[in-house]
This record gives sequence, structure tokens and C-alpha cells, in this order.
Amino acid sequence: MVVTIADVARAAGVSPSTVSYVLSGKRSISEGTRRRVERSIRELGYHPNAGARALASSRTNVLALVAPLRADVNVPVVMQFVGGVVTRARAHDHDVLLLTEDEGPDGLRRVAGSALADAVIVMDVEAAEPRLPVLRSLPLPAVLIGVPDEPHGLACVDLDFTAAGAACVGHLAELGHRAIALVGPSPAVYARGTSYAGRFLRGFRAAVAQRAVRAAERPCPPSYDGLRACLDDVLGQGVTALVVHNEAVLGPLLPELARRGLRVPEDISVLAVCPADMAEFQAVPLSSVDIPSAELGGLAVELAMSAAPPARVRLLPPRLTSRASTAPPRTATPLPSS
Amino acid sequence: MVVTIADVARAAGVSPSTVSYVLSGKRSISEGTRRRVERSIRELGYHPNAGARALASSRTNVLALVAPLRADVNVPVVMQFVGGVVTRARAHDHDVLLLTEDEGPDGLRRVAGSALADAVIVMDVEAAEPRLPVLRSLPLPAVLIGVPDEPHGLACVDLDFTAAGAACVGHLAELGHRAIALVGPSPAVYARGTSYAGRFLRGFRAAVAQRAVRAAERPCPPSYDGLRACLDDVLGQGVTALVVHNEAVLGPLLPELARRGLRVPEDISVLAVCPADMAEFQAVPLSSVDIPSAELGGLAVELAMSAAPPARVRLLPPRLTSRASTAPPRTATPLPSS
DNA sequence: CTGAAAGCGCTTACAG
DNA sequence: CTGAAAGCGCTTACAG
Repeated sequence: MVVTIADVARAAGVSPSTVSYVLSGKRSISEGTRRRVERSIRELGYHPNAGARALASSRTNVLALVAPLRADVNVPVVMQFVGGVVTRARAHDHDVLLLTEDEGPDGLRRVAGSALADAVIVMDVEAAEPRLPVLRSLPLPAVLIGVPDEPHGLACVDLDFTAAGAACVGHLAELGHRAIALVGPSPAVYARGTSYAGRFLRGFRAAVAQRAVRAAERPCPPSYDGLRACLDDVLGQGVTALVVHNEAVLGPLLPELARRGLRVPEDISVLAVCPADMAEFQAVPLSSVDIPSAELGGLAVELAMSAAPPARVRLLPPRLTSRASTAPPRTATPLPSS
Repeated sequence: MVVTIADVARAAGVSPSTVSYVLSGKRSISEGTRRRVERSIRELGYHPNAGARALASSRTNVLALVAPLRADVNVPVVMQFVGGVVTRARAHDHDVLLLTEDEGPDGLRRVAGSALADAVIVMDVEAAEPRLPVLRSLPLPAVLIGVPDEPHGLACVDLDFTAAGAACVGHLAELGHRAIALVGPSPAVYARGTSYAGRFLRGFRAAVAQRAVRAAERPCPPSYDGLRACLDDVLGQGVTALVVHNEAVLGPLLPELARRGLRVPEDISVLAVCPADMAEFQAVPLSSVDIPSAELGGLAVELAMSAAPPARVRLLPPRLTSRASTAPPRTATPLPSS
């Protein structure tokens, strides 16, 4: 019913092993036979049986990806990341097996034990990541997205959120802002100990301490009321610029500022940390530090492809793009006259 | 290095075939041996080799899912759907192989030819779906999410968007609204011929024709300016209620209405078509027709699990939840005094 | 209730 | 440059 390597061999008048070698390129084949074999493959529509191949070669050509499919994550970022992983994996002739975090460490053991994949990529890593021991003991390469507190022995990639936090402060300080506010991720993100939130905050604080800048910080729940309360607090402190590290509130933010009679960037500057397309989609195109999700996904695949990924933390430098939402503050003095 | 069925058999003092039968339950095993085998499996941490199992049994325990990983789809809906698929698949002891639409029909042929999966689920089906012929010729069960114009011979599941369109009109008409507007999906969605957009519109129009209701229709691009233009047009026609079938503009919608001095629902009613949690997240919780993505994903898996899924269109009835954003219109006459 | 053995479709030393 | 054959780790008739 389905075409096998024996069918192709028969059609091409060679042995099955020759067909196999044509496919793998692991030994030189005479021009003529190679062509006949390739022709037969094409004509018969032959695809090697994945199970048989995996069994014989101990390689599955499958990459396992553990993704957070919950609602409380940055959904577009996750999607772009997954897209980057699948695209790059296909470029390496690999497929992607999608796992949920629900299975926890056992899921990783199962995938490794069943020889379902050649490598595993784990998203949404927490600072105190509970899957670290399993990951280290796995007989296959693992790549983490995010940086746990103790990454020893594991390959990690991520945006350099520490540098991103500092870059945000730097950009605003150089424009002349002296009082800024960080509208941070949801309290739930901090509570979970998600690694990027803490790193961004650290970079932000360090840069604030280094410059003559005053800064307020507020986590912001992903709701309209949450945003409103957050702005009430923060704007009450007379800031002239907002750093928004929370994509969920990005949509309503500009309309809400407008409702308050604040023009961007004339009355207040806004600097976002989010995917580039999201920044461009706003009423006023936002200056932003890009979260290069698809690129990170591709990079993770590249690392996962090597038999032994370098057990070190690889951080992508942040790129800040100045768009229409940031400008020098209206007054030299940061505090509005009351 | 890795535990095989022979290791388990040796440890339990039985033959490999007995271990296999304990695992599959395909023949009765004496209480005692079963317990010894299960114990050995547990102690050794045995997981059957997926490739070997697939080769011997012609079943992979893998489901292929073709998902749209582009930016121009409803990202949260896709994520929830994928989550529903993975969760339900795991409940059936299956894993999910994630494919992009980029590969097109060839990707489906490849997966079937390589025996990578036992069934395939295809999301984001268009009215004139180009993958239909391949799907029909595939030697494995296929389930479509969405309803192409010619679904003959294929299993389809989706929300009944036609009924949803009608339900929206019905809800507003019963509240007393006589002039309503449909803020539709992005022009790109219509251009692609995505099946749900047309069906919703059909149901909407049919219900409008049946009732003493006047209706405006506008596709709405996923940008702030697009929304603004759309509202300019539609509000200019004196409508008292909005049906919003476009999650991308849901975030900025309420703030923008507020900016225009329109209170919801006092001055204007808003009825959304979107996932329930998204409706609840707004400044005013929105009355809505739920898009039950996760449930649809689960249903698709159930169908895909059967050797021959019923080749018919399965439509889930829409559920309209009345929240705070819909109310009777202020005046009995639909047109505001000018 | 259980075991010995064939066979699934490949890959890869081993031989020539 | 090519082929014959062993073997990967399971499942499942076939036997008893």
C-alpha cells in the first residue's frame, strides 16, 4: 500500500542499501545510479518510514518543544517563538513535537525514554526552575529559553533583559527625562518567578541608580481597572515617561492616556518592551525594545541541533528602536508646577 | 543505556511478548505476572521505544496539527485551540506534531508518507480550501476546523458562525435596537476567504432581513486608525448597537468609545464574538458569543481518534452570554435627533 | 495463561 | 562504486 525502500530499489534496479545511501549521502554514488534512484523516488512518491528510520539510526529527526499554552503568558510572543522554532526546525529537516507544561518533569522523561525526539527546547523558564535536575539528566540535548538562577550545565538563550532594562532608562535619560515609571508585568508573572521579569527590573534599577533619574515601579494586572489604578498611582508621582514592560496593557494604554488628556509624546513619553509589530500597531507608533521571539526560537533550534549545545547562557543584545512615542520632556524640571 | 522490553522481561522473569501484552492489555494475564511486570516497568523506568512500536504496529500515537502561525490570525484563539488539542491528545496517550501551513499540501503528503502520524487536524480552513484534494486522498483520518464550500467526504467541526451571526442580531433586536452595525474582521480575513467570516455575515444578514432592523457592515483593519475610521462611518449612521466580530480591535474599542463620550451600554450597546475570557477582561464586561476554542480542539481530537471520522460538518451551537455591555437603547426611535 | 519467532522498514558495518 | 545481511525494539499471529 505504501511505498518502501525496497520498491524504490526494485524500480531503480539497485539494492535497498544503495537507495539509503543516495538519501543520506553517506557514501559516494555513481552519477548514473544516483539519478535513476532519485527518479524512482520521485515517481513513486517515496518517503522513508519515520519509525523504521528512527529505530535503525537512533535519530528521530524530531525536536520536542515544551511551550506554555496557558492564558497568563504573552500569547503573541509565544506564538512567534513557536513559529520560529518550527520554521527553523523544518530547515534542518526536523519536525516539532509540541508538549505542554502540564506534564512537568515526567513529560520530559517520557519523551526521552520513548526516544520521541533528538533534543528538547523548554520555554517559560522560571528563576527557580523545578525541571532543572531532569533536564540535566536527560540523555538528549536541552535548550532553555530564559535564564534560571542556576543554569550550570545547561544551554540557555534569551533576550538580555537586564541590558534591556538599562537601555530603556538610558534612552529616556538621554532625552532629558528625570522622573520615569516602570509599568511592569502582571503580579502573577513576578509571583511565578518568571526569570525575565526579575532581570529586566534589575537592569532598570541599576541604570536608575547610575543616573540622576527618579523612578517609580508598578506591576500591572492585565485588566482595564488594573491599568487605570497603575496609571493613577504612577502619574500622581509626576513622571514624564513610562516604560511599559507588559504587552497585555499596551492596547488600552494609549487610549487611556488620551482620555486623561495626555498627548504622546508631547505630554508624556511611552517606551515599550514588546514585539516590533505590536509597537508599530498603536495609535502612536511606540518606541520600543524589540522582543525578537522568532529569532530566539530559531537560535534555540540551532543550539539544539548540535549534539552537545554549549552549556552557557547566550543573551541577545537588546535593540531599541526610536519611533514616535518618545521625545524630550516638556519642561526642564521634572515636576509639573502644582 | 536505555531500558528495552527485553530488560523488563528479564527482570520480571517472563518473555518480551508477555511484557508487551501487559502494556497493551490485548490478552489476559495472570494477576501475579502482571504485577511483577508492572513492578519491573516502574523500577526500571521503562518507556516503549516509539519508533519500534510504530514500525511493528503501524500506529504512531501521534496526531499532526497544521496550525496558522502567522501574525494575521486571532492569536489567542489559535493558542487556546492548540492547547485543547494537546490536552485531549494526551488524554488519549497521543502526542502532537506541529506543522505550519507553509509546507502546504506537500507537508501533508510528507507526514502521511513517512507515517509520522495517525491522523491530521487542519486549522484555518478557507472557503475555497486548496488542500482539500490532498486531504481526501490521504490514507489517514483528517479533521478540518472550519467549513469549506465543498466539504464532501471530510470531517469538519466549527462553531456555527451562521447561527452566531443570527443570535447577535436576535439579542439586540429583542432588546429593542433597530439600527445596528457589524464591525467585522479585517479585510485581509475576507480576502483570504476564511470560511467563518462569510458564514457569520450570512447569518447576520439573514436575521437582519427577517427583523425590523437596519444594519451597517464594515470590515475593520487591526489598527487604531482603522478602528477609528470604522467607528466614524458606522456611528455616523446613527446605530445604537455594535456587533464586534474582530478581537484585534476589542482592546482599544471601549476606550475609543469613551473618548467619544459614549457610555456602554447607556449610549451604545456592544456585543462581541470572542473567547469568553477576553470578553470579561474589558473595562465593561462584554456581552458576547463565545468562541470555544479549546472545546473545538478537543472535539477535533475525538473525531480524529476514530479510524474513520464521520464525513460530515459538525457545528457547535453558539452560546450568547449577556454581560454588562448590552441594554435596551436609550430611545424608542433608533435615530438620534440631529 | 504464556513463549518462540517472524516481521515491520530502515541503516550501517562488513565484504568485495 | 555497490550488495547481502545483521540488527534496531517492538507487536502479533502461531503454538501449546
